[in-house]
Amino acid sequence: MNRYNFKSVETKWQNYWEKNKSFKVKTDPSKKKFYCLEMFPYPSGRIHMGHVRNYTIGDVLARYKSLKGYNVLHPMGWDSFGMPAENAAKQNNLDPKKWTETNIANMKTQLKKLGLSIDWDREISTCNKDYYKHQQAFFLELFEKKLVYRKENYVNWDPVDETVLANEQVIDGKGWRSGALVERKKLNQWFFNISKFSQELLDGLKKLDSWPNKVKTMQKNWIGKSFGCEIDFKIEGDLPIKNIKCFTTRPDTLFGFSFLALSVDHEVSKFFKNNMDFVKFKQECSKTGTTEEAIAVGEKIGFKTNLEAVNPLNPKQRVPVYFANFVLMDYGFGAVFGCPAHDQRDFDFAKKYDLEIKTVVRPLDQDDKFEVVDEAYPGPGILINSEFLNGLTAPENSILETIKILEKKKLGKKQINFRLKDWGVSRQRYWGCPIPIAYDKDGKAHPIPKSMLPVELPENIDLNVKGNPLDSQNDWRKINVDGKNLSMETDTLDTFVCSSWYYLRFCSPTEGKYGFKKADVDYWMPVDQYIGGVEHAILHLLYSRFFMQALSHENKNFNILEPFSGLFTQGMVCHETYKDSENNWISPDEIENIDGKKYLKKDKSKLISVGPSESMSKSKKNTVDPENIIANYGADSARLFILSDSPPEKDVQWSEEGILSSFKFIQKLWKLNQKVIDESKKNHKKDYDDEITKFTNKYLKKVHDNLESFSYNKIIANLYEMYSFFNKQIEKTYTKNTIIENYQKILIVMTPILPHFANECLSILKIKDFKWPEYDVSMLKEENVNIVIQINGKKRGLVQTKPNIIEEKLFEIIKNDDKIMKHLDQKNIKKKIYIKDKLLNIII
RNA sequence: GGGCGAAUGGCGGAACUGGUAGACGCGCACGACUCAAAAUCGUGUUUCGCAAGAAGUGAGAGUUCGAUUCUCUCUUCGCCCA
Repeated sequence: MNRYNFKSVETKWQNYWEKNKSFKVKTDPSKKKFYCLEMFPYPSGRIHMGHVRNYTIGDVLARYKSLKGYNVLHPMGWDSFGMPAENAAKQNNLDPKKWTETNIANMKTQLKKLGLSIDWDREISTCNKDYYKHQQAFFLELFEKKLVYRKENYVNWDPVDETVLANEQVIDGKGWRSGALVERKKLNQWFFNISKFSQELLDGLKKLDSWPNKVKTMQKNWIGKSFGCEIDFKIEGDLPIKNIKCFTTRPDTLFGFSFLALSVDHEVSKFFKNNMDFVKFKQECSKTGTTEEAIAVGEKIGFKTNLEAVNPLNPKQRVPVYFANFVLMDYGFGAVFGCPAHDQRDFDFAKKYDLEIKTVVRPLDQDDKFEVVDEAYPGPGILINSEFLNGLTAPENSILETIKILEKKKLGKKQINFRLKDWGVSRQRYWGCPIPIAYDKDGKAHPIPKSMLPVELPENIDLNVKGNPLDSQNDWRKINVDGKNLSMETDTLDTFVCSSWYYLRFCSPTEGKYGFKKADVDYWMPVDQYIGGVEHAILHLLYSRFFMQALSHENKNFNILEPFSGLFTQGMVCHETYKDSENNWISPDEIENIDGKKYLKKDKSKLISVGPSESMSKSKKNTVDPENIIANYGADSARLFILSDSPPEKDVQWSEEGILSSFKFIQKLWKLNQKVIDESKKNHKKDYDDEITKFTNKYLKKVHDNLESFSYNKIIANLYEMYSFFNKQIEKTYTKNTIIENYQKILIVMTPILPHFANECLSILKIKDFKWPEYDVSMLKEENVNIVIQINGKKRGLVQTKPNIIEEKLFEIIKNDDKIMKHLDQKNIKKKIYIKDKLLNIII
């Protein structure tokens, strides 16, 4: 018996699929469609295990749906703009375009070796001008709809990468890529007006039934709708300011008001620009950074003005006005009222500057003498010390009542506030999509006419300059629009813009006039199943949802509000970590396993200490190269193992033992295949094997159910069960028809998991043009049922009978069972609970 | 600090809407084949106990005839936001 040669079989099928364009699809409204999309990769040069997992999960689904008769769109492309290319090009004196193209070619070869059912004719790359040309057109479309605008704004400036970062790209006050401390800087930036759709994006979440709740919650929190009140505070003092507006979610705590805090960028600050103490204070504040996190963690500091604010509900009360570092200009109006007793931040501030702390809410289990002492009490309760508000239930009722009173007195009004900010899309970088805008001498922005698109990136330019390399491209910057000499915008678009609409492009990848064809998009969209990492739960997914809202806005021809009807977020791939005696990380490749202990390969005397399994990362050297795995064990083994050990949504632990056992299992399946072929040639006496048919039908149901619920790990368990059963059953007698009939169904449902192996076996059996085999419900019925006998809820026995047995008859059977009767022991039976065909519980 | 989630053998994980806990795999042990090893095949494997049996799903309570599953409190861990 020959061994299964995965190398020749996998190459054979990959060539076959490529030659026959087996996965090429067309828009065809007569067929039901299924759009299966995995998040496209950044072309870093090599695929990693995370890709293997992501694309294997998607491929299983795509192949399954295809067998089920769907017209399946399963495309692949490259998120190919972005800083790694620019940085790599800088370091190695290369052209980012060439670097990217080489990487794409390498990764494409690697991905093909996984045996993915991808329509490669639809391949797209976002750095290709045929792609970004349409993106520029979309930008102009949004510009016309006034959904794009330019404003001067404080930004998070990464001094190492010399670029602007979005709030979400700032982690622990540092740039997400460079790790440099982020500074505050004022710059002119282009913005997408995502906040215009805050409510729509929030409402849309409710309809996304097939999204993980976790992701929906994260987006909901990110959008951050809060309900509150705009209050106009009267100001007294020797400056020409009469009022300051502020937003609060807790107007009901107004009687606990003890200071008003302003952002250092608040317009009142203009009166202090010559005050050296204030300038110093402002500088101090800028060190804290702009992130909400930095503000929450950092010390709360303030600068006292000579102004006083009047409490609108208690006009006798005057409180000091401060500038404070914890107030952000872009939240509310850059002003908050401080109520120290019921907000920890205000509490800390009040303690520091010795301000009054007046308790105005008591917890439900406390009386009116309750007083805030050591920390603020932000929880629910009853209002106290608040004159006419006393007794109201906080927060809901008291907030509503207070707003009513303030509105009546014309001191404030109800307001909805969103945390979601507009999306800054300008990046001071070369390797990105040029913004199709040019400026005249006065700095006025003019859109580039659509007929002049694309605005192409200049090639072969010097990247080793400070700041944005495009700034020094004087020839490129000169542009003549309608006879006017203008100067090109040199900022490029955030790469998240590229990935916000790529799924539309896959529908019409070669369309020249517009980003997509209406007929294609009408047919394929929305994406039925989107699969990717949970790390994109907020940014990419929210931006994509916004992009659909923006394109649909005031558009008769396009009305897709949600791009992804189904979302699945897969877990990470982890691996044990290793260290040598000097505490250096050691890669799994450098380790040899001797007698169950792990040693350094180079020096076998050196024992390696094994650390916990963590997500694969280069810094911990616990990565495994998919290319080596495929070369040593084959793509089917890699696919089998990556699916087998954990549910797809959870982290999976990669291990040598695991991949080896998957490899061995395929060899076993191959032997089984040989046995089936041999057996089928013989003549057997028995003409029908009921057991094998029943098993197969049950198996088909399990696999079907598990495929539908993304329980891919259980499909592998089912596969192992199938192997043991068939391997035993084959020793018995049956006709060749029964086994072949059932076995070929098994092979067909195996093709999504092990496409090369299963297709090879099917072709040996000369089976072509197969469909997904449906199970026969009548074959699922059991002839006998096992009924659990419990006494006082404890299992005491098991009775096998025909289904639908009545309780009395069952009890008769039990009477002959000594083991069970022993426990009854002549005692009085108080009660019997009988669940038909399942369980009898006898209470004594 | 807030939100969400998780906790089941030595390990990864099963258990449909409350009804036989531990499927399947890894690891381990023993056996077969072999001069031997690898590979392969077979058997066993929650714990305690010779056994009968008892205990057992992070801890503690509750609901129930019956709880891994539902409710509450707590602990630990993870992720996200701060």
